Amino acid sequence: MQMPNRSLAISEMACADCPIRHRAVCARCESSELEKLDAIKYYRRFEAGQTIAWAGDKMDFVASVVEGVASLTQTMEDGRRQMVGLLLPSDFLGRPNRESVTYDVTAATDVMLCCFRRAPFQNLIVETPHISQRLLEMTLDELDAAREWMLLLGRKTAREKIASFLAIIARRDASLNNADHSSNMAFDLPLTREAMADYLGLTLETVSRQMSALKRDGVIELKGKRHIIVPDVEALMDETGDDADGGVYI
Amino acid sequence: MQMPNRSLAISEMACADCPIRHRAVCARCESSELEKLDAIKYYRRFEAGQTIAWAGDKMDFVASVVEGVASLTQTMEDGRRQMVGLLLPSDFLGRPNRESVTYDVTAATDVMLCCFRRAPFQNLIVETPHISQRLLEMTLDELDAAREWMLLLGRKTAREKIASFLAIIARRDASLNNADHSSNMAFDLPLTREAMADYLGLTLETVSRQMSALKRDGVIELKGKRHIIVPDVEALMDETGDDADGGVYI
DNA sequence: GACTGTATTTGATCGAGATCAAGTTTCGGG
DNA sequence: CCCGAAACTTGATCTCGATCAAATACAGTC
Repeated sequence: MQMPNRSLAISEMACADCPIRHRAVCARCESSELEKLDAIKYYRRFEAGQTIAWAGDKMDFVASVVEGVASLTQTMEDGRRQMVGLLLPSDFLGRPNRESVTYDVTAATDVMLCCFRRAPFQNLIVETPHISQRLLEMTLDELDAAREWMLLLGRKTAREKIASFLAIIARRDASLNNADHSSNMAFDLPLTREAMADYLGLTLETVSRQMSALKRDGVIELKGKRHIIVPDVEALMDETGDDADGGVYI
Repeated sequence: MQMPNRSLAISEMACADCPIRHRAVCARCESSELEKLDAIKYYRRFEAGQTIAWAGDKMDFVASVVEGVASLTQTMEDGRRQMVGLLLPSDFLGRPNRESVTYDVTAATDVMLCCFRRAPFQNLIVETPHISQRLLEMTLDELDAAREWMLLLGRKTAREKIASFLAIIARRDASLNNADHSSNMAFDLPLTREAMADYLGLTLETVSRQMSALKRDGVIELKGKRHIIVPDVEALMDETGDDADGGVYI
């Protein structure tokens, strides 16, 4: 328990002070609309590794990710696993008008959720165009991301998959901290090698080998196992297999 | 030009007579709302193999697929291709509030689109909750489908991929023709072996080999290259790798 | 009904990534 | 400081699907 005060602070936070105020499902809300959301919201913290919900569970809330990273994972009968969603701060969790969860939801790092009770949230969607419009926009963005991900899973080599993943994390990280990512940059990996393998449709051994190869080739540097330094962002981008302009959006 | 009359008939069709009236983006509209849609709609036909739009093109309409099958495909610089969307009748094409197309859109079979001019359609979304709510629902369904697809691409074997694809087409086909799919069923493949390969993240040779293998093993029968007979739907489902209850929805 | 181009099947071989199997690093707790 | 468990790396080998290469089926056309 290193930061009880911070945790307490967040659980009493006003929407106006929220770090994801202008990116999450509430982004377009006016103050009167925020008040309605405020009335049905509560914060909830999960520790790294903890399961937030199992596929098939009823979940009586939907939520925005405030801090940390959560994953959506599908598991086949024989244990093969594929991650199908990676939720970063401001991303939305849960499907309105569907009680039960379709995928296993896991906290990849410590996670803080801003939860909305399901029933009143569904009413708000109907009443509040600013919420439903934003939700549509976010869902369309997620669909675009899913389609980039499909290209990665279906056609990229292991090396390209790793480089693409690092580029995605680097980009999201930079946009959260609005750092400039002109040439070099650094960030922490939010996933274990195993979770990266589940994301990329690889085995953890292959992930490890390709990370080592990128390091050997000077594309990345490692401080510890999780901290990545990218000395030349261009060089990383060249490894992703995407065309020069990225092809992907933030 | 085998059916000019039919084509003409459709291009003058009233929404009330439309085969996708109760499944498409207009599903929840009342008659007054349909009139507004009717005022901005026009039908457009594309032949099998024709490109509807190239990635990067401006597209001045969005549309519902009325008949036929269209695909969304991404291509890498070196020519590797991955299908990322397969649009069947009632599916929606185009992203509101985005002028340009993100993926190559191709008619896999002869396709009839019900097109809506972009600008007035965007206004309708804002004014007409029945449209935007339906659009959100359809987008969420597509996201679910994309996530099933990601599991397929990332973790399934070639044989499981083929069986899963056949099951998806069979299911959609049955739900369109509301046929019972209790035990046996039959349908036409809407894709070439090459397009199936692009869908499944395989080569066309592997697709062909696995089709032959499923035929040899009695899981499917072939009449010509494209007509599939499934003597035992259970047996096909067993080959998909999904759990008994399907795991997927319609 | 032979001719041409496209779609498909089948065969032979290769290689990227999986699998099996040890090591090594890291880190919290005694 | 040592221990044990988890996370990660590295090595050896195998396998499924890719690749290279023909052969075959088929639809439209003259």
